[in-house]
Amino acid sequence: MQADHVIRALSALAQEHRLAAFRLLVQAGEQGVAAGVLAEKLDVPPSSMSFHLAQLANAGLVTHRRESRSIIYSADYTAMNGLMGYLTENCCAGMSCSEDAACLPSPERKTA
Amino acid sequence: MQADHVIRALSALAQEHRLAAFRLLVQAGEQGVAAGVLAEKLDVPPSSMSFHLAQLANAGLVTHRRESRSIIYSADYTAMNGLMGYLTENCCAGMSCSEDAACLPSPERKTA
DNA sequence: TCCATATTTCTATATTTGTCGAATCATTGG
DNA sequence: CCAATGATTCGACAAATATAGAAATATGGA
Repeated sequence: MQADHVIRALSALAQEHRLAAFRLLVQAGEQGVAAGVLAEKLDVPPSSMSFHLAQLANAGLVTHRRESRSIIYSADYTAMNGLMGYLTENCCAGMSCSEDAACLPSPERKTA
Repeated sequence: MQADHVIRALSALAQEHRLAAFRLLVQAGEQGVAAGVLAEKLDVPPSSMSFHLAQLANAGLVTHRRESRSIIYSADYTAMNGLMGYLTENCCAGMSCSEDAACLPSPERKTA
């Protein structure tokens, strides 16, 4: 992951509503959350939510799929891992989180 | 570390020059780097560099001390750890970097 | 004290970002 | 095909951010 991409990811997360949305998506796991649900939960008008989700998508942090009338967003754990990797490698003093430590795609979890 | 603070930290890093500066500061370790040196290395006018360093300082990611005529900036590893901690806990799927994994303050290193 | 160096603050300006209603597009059910 | 639902795009505007020269503020040396 290169600096340019990292900056987009950081910018994407550096905003109240987007950080909150991303957190919800991470909690939701693979199944994801519909745009409208996010808008409602975060108390943000649909058009604004759409704007923010587009930014997250542009940064590669989320993916989306249509499901009937809804568009379901889900967190992209690989991208998040990439970001974390960059930060630990470049913005921490050398070592830290080991190779195998990573953002896991909520594998067998079903709680949230 | 709470969301509000996290957002300021992310915003601080979400900028080309600031990310680059922070990386240099992390590499430099405890001894830090003078504002002017950063400005020169990044090819940014002093006033602009000052602006960016103020943002990093405001986000708590760097500290500064005067040393003769220079003002030396250094990365605050504790703050960076806090940020990483928040991200792993809230933006990754549950577990990942274990408790002991962290951004170390370049302990006995002297290379850079 | 006077000058040079190192930085910051001030000021103005250009650019980017966030907001949100209205209009538009896609999908489903009747 | 038409209406209803869920979401995005458009457009206008407000607010925050980035840039950088000029002026102001420390510090150290002659």
